[in-house]
Amino acid sequence: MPEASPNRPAPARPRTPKPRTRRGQDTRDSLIKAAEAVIGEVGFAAASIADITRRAGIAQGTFYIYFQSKDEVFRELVLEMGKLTRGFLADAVADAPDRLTAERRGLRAFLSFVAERPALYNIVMEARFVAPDAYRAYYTTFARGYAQNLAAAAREGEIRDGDAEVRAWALMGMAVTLGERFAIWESEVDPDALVTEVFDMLERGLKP
Amino acid sequence: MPEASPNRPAPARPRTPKPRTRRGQDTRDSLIKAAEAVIGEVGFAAASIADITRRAGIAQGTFYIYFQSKDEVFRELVLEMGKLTRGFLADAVADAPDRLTAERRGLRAFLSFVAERPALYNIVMEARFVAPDAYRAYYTTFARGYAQNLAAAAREGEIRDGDAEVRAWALMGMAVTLGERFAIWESEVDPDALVTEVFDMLERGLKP
DNA sequence: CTTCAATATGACGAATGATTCATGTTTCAG
DNA sequence: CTGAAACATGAATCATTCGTCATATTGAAG
Repeated sequence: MPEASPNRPAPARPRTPKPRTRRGQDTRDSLIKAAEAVIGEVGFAAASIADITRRAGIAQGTFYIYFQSKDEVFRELVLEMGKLTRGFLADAVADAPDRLTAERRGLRAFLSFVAERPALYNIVMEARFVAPDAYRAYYTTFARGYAQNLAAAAREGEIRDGDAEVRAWALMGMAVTLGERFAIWESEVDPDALVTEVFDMLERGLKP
Repeated sequence: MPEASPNRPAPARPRTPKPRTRRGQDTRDSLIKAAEAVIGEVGFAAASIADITRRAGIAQGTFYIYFQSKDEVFRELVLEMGKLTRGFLADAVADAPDRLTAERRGLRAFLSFVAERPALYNIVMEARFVAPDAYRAYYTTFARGYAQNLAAAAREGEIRDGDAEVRAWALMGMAVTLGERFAIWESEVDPDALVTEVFDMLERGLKP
């Protein structure tokens, strides 16, 4: 590894073309699914292409018909995770009467999501080291939407004024860590109680 | 990798003995320092023993006099990071008049620390994948102290009652993510303003 | 000034695992 | 039905790097 570039300058990805056949699409799907399982369980470094193709029930070489490298599947997975999470949260929050309720439901939904797909969650976390740009994009995209919602709510007078971006990152950070601690590690704490507790602090503050 | 064990059951570490000589201690120190720099910059996987020893100005084989494996230096680094951070924060918070002030100063200090030693911070984050037990120990130790402080403050009436453990993890999560976003990535936001903003939310709550 | 344990060296053995490739097989448009 | 494009195969390639070892060197106790 002569040049380990921390800031890879837009890898100029030529993009493996999409499958042109039903069969091809199916194979690709199997690979993605297997990759999620394997990489999510044992981590990127420990997951070999052989592991992935074996799990998918497919020959090794076939992998390279659909992805240029191990890196590329990984990125694909991060992208997918982004879409899934955003969709899931959007649904959970869709008909909330106000922003604070929406936030509460959002956190609750996030915890459920993490508990149900720990593998995908691990992949996003590991992206910080395997695909920093994808990782950043994931959180930045999230934060943007989050901040917009908070700003709008402040405008409506639903919450006090304040820096929406800072708040967005602070809230996201809470969610991420709480998810890891109470949804992935074993937890004695009931998720609903957890959310209630957190929002007591967030809504009313810590001051007596 | 036949068995990729997510839960390694206490690796039965025979422990490389400490150096018996001044020279040995110096060499070990060089290696630790080099390892922090290299691993922190390029990540665990990309960092080779050769990179580390080269940076330390020492022969490859010498590495194995002081560490049994790449994993072992890494663990050492996580441990060190834990001690450093706790010491730094303890100092920063030492003579705060009350808990809320202490929290504020703690966050501010944490942001400075991260900004000054991003490599160490990266290592702790990566520990989630390289040395899960060390990672967990790091955060659990932190959270315990944090929760005790919060519980005490609640008892004193300095803050409202509430689940100290949940609060501790929520606050830690905020700090971690804010550190990454505003202290490691480029930031337009002034750290002091950031802290003020966050504590406005934490102390008074979001409700209008 | 010996002597031996501690420390240092760097070339090398061995394993690993990503990626390629030459060779089939399947699909589907026409 | 047919042939070209897609797709599939898995053995072979190839670069990388961990960790070992046989061989020095150092330094301090006696």
